[in-house]
Parts: sequence; structure tokens; C-alpha cells
Amino acid sequence: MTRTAPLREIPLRKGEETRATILDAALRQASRSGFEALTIGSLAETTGLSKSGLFAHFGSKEELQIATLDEAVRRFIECVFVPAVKHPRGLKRLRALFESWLVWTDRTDLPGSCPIQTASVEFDSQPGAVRDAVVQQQRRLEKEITTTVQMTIDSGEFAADSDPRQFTYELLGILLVFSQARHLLGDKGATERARTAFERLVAAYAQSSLPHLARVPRRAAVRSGK
Amino acid sequence: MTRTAPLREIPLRKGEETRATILDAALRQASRSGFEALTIGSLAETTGLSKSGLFAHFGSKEELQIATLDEAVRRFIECVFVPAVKHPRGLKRLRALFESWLVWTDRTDLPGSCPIQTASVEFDSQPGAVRDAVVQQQRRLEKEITTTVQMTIDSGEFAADSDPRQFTYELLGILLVFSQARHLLGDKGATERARTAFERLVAAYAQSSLPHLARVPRRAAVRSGK
DNA sequence: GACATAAAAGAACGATCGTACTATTTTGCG
DNA sequence: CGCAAAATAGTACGATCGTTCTTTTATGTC
Repeated sequence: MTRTAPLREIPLRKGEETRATILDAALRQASRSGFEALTIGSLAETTGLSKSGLFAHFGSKEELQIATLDEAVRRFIECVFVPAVKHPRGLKRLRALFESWLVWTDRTDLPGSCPIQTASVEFDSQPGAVRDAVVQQQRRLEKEITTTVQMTIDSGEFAADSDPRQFTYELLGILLVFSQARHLLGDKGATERARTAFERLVAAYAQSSLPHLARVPRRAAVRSGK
Repeated sequence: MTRTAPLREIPLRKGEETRATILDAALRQASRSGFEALTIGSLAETTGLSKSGLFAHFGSKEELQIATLDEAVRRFIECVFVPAVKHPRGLKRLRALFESWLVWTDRTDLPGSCPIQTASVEFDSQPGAVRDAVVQQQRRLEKEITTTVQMTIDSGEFAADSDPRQFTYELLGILLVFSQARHLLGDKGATERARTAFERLVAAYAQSSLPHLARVPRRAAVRSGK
């Protein structure tokens, strides 16, 4: 059972490289046109491969879509979470997370909107393996954010009775409408509006998780962002 | 030029009826699977029409998609705005708008998520006539909301220096994440989270449009919803 | 350099796509 | 009823879809 020899688990080499090329093209295409438009033919053409050659890497369109989603999440984590954890736990890290999120599709050079969000909407009422994968990834990301929020509670920067999942919920809302304003409507002020919304959200949680009770703040909760 | 006689502008009868049937099926399909999956063939099958017979009503797939979007907007206005304007201008109307919005896809008996939102994401990076139509309708709806918010400022229920477009932006965010939580994740608490977010938003604007300055409220701004 | 294997290409399949053209039925008015 | 027009059906088209099989080429190890 536990042998030291490589035991023939000699992994791929060229294949992995090609697969990465395919997924890069797939990600760009999904960003522009969605996961349904992720056809074998068009993808083969943009990568210069043959249909069958490309197909062999995944075995089915569904698997291609799931692999593309996984790659999107991988890059998202790399672009958003990894830089954020370099900041100290708490509000600083939460802010860094938010700011990275705003620019992540630019940083990873996608031509359209966030593929994860696209997939979320595209498959939200369409049962199947892709939908299951989307749900799983979405839950995973939300859990990560909630953990970051919880740290901000633990650090005392958010009120002790704050609901971290409610914060996550509202934060996601801001980022969803940001994406719509940015890509669909081409709103130049989308980023500033998102920041304003985020700051108000933060300010509310710095006081209480039941902010509509409008408790009087004990001190200025927000400092200059930079 | 101006003749009183009907002048042969005898409009359709049966055709309109069939068209309505088609659009109803199209709306349901778009709600489940998006506008790209709105194919002539599948739609012909679910309506019992022939492909060519159905096609003749629209002339192109693009026109079918646009007609479906327009029908979605028509129903949205009927389900959300029309009931809201029965309430007095100001916060009451704004609240009614929000509450109708939360249930509008149920009230119009759609099997999936909001087709307008689906279209917004599907075409946000895909140039063409459909995208143009989506942008136009989205702008139109946002303008309507902003007007309702402005009335709440005028009534004195929101602070005079409030930014109605910022409020609209954030309100849309809440509704977007609500839809995701509801349909993709099947979150039973989505509605309550949306209400909590809405109340916090309202409370902030009842004080100031720059709520992260955390001004002290002069009085309790929120009463029992009913 | 030979050789096993991985990687990619080639060709073909039935299905469905959007759309054009023609033919048939249905409708509403005189 | 008769008849023009509207509405729908029928048929066919080239293109593309996802997928399967077979064949060829590229790769890495001895």
C-alpha cells in the first residue's frame, strides 16, 4: 500500500500545458458570452486545436464548463484572497478583500464580467452537474468571506453582536450591483458608489449588527481608507 | 393625411393572442434557462406550434429575445410598480416597491429567477441589439426607482442631502443578492436578510446621505413595517 | 534511436440550430 | 357564403452542435 517508488504515477506534461491554454481561452469566452456559449467548436478555433483534440481533454461539455468554473475560482482566490491575507486580520483585511474584488477581472485580464457571477445566474434554475459545482463554489467563497468578517468581530472592530453572514450577504449585493453598473451600464462612477456603500456597511457594523435601531456611535468608526 | 376612416389599419386578432401565448412560454423558458436557450424549436414544441409558424411572429431570434424581455418588463411594472403607486408618495411607497419586488417572480408565476436580471448578466458584455434593449430597459427601471426615492427625500423622510441614485444602486444590490440566495442557494432566510439590509439602508438615509459619518439620529426613524 | 504511450487530428454521426421559401388552413368582413 | 388577408404549417437549406470512433503525430524513457 505504501510504496516509495513512483509506481508509474508519472503525470502528464505537455497535456497539462495545453489544458491550461484551453482553460485560459475558455475563461475569456465565458467572461464575454457565458458558459452556454462555451462551445467545443469555437473554443477549438480560438486555441488552434481540432475539435476532437480539445474534446479529449474534458470528455464532455459539462466537464469543460466545470473545469472552466474551477479555473475561475482558482484565479479569483489568487487575485482576491491571497493578497488580502497579507494584511492583518480584521477590518484592514476586509477592506483589502473588497478592493481586490473590485479589480479582480481586470487584474486577471478578462474581457467581460466575472465568470463566477455569470455561472451563478446562468445555472441558478438549471439542475445538473454544473449547477451543483456552482453552488459548491459559491458556498465555499461565502464561507471564506464570512470567516474574514468574523475576524473583524473578534478584533473588536465590529460589534460583538454582529451577524457575519448578514454582512457577507450585503457585501455580495454591493459587488453584484457594482458588476452590473460597470459592465452592463458602463457606469464610470460604479467603483465610487461601491466604496460608498461598503463604507456605510462597515460603519453600521462598527456600531451594531442591528443598525436600523440607529444606535449612537461612541466614536468615529471610520478613518481615511488609505 | 388625416382621414377619419379606419383606412385599413384593421389590426390583428388571433395573431395577438398566439403571440401572447408564445411570450408567456418564452418568459418561463428564459426564467429557467436564460435567453440564449430561447430556441425557436423548443419554444415551438412547448407551444404546440410549428417552427415556421412561430418564427413568423418575430422574424428573427433577436427579435424574439427582445420581445420576451419587453414582456418581462411589462409584467414587472404591472407586478411591482403599479401596486406600489397605490401607496402614498414617500417611504411607504418605497417600502411597497421593495416588498413587491421580493415576490414578483412568484406572483407572475415564473419557474426560475427574474428574466430581466438573467438578461442583464447574459448580455452585459455581448454587443448587439438585445444588449442595447437590456441597457435601455435597465436604465428605465432605475430611473423609476430613483424617482420614488426622490419623493421620499421631498417628503422629508430621507435627509435632504441624500443621493437618490446611490440609494437606488444599493437597493439593486440587495435585490440582486436576494435573487442569488433564493434561487441558486435555496436560502430560506434570503427574504429576511434582504429586509434587514433594506431597513438598514433606509435608516441610514433617514439620517444622512453620508451615513458613514455616523451622524446622531434626532429620532427613531423606523416604525413597525405594517 | 527504438518504442510505448500520450496527445492531437481527422472524419463522420445524428440532432438541432436559425432562417428562407412555398403551400395550406383559418379568420373576419362584405 | 365568398373571398382577401392573416395565420400557420410544411419542407428544405447550410451551419454548427456534442460526441464517437480511428488514425496520425508528438513526447518522454530506455
